[in-house]
Amino acid sequence: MAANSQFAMAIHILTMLARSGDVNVKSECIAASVNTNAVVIRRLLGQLSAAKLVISQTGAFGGTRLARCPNEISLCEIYKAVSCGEVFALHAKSPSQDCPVGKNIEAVLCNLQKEIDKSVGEKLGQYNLQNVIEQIEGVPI
Amino acid sequence: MAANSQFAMAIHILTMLARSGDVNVKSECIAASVNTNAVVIRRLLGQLSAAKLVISQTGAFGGTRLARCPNEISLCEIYKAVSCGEVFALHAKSPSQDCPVGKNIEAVLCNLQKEIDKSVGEKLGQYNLQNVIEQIEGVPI
DNA sequence: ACCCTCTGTAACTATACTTGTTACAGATAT
DNA sequence: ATATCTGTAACAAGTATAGTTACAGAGGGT
Repeated sequence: MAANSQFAMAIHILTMLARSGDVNVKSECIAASVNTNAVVIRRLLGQLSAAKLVISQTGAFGGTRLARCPNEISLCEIYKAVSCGEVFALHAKSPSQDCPVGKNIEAVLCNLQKEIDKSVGEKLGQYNLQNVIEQIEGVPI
Repeated sequence: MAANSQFAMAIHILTMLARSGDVNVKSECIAASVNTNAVVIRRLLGQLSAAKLVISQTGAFGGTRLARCPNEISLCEIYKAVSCGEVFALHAKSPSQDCPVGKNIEAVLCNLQKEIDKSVGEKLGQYNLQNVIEQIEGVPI
């Protein structure tokens, strides 16, 4: 279970919140749908809250609701909120500076990485939470 | 060191091979430039060889060389060859089938995943190994 | 004032993936 | 034959995600 599924879970969470409107949803309730532990959900909600995508209330009858309308929350924002990291990683150790390729490859790869990340961001920016809800509801239950 | 840097290493390796033309390059030589162990390089070369991007020779004076011209090897092919997996993962455990969202979210996420992967592939397909070499050589050493 | 409920968070464990390393069989040119 | 190099198995180490327990603190209801 090392593969990062936080983005997928975040979309799941936000979709549930969107369908509940202004009603606070409890982490236990989301956890049951996602099929995981409530603490895992609360950790993610913490990141989404920091990104101002959701609003949480502590105490009795507390819970979480969306901070904005579903059509004002792009998937790109969600992706950045849960910081899934880059599409590919650079070398952990620096390449040899004695080799012409090693000396210059990092800059090239770094630029490529930025370009790919930008491309992913733009693609995700084409969709918002409302689109996800429509797809969910479009499928007959 | 859990972040996957195989794609970055693969580009590094292939760039070195490209600059050596028809001369076989030893895994030890590449390992020195990448700053890692030769076995790590040979494992990657195995994947690149399976994808028919390189040709390896065993025995004395063996080594590896490119199977094609650098301008005929797109970065997309390299990415697929080292199978870095998807940009984001789905839930490890299936969501609850009793919840309308849980029941349908997987299909939605799966489509999204495919679309993002396609987008990354198209972006990477805009570049080939020759472009990387030009960038490397464009930088004064 | 007290209780009950829910979030936020720390701490620890389990699991899995990537990378590093050693070792050795097999191929091949000299 | 011998030296050299690849291919690959096997294992260790490091690290990230996810699961779990526990508890402090917030806040509405009685």
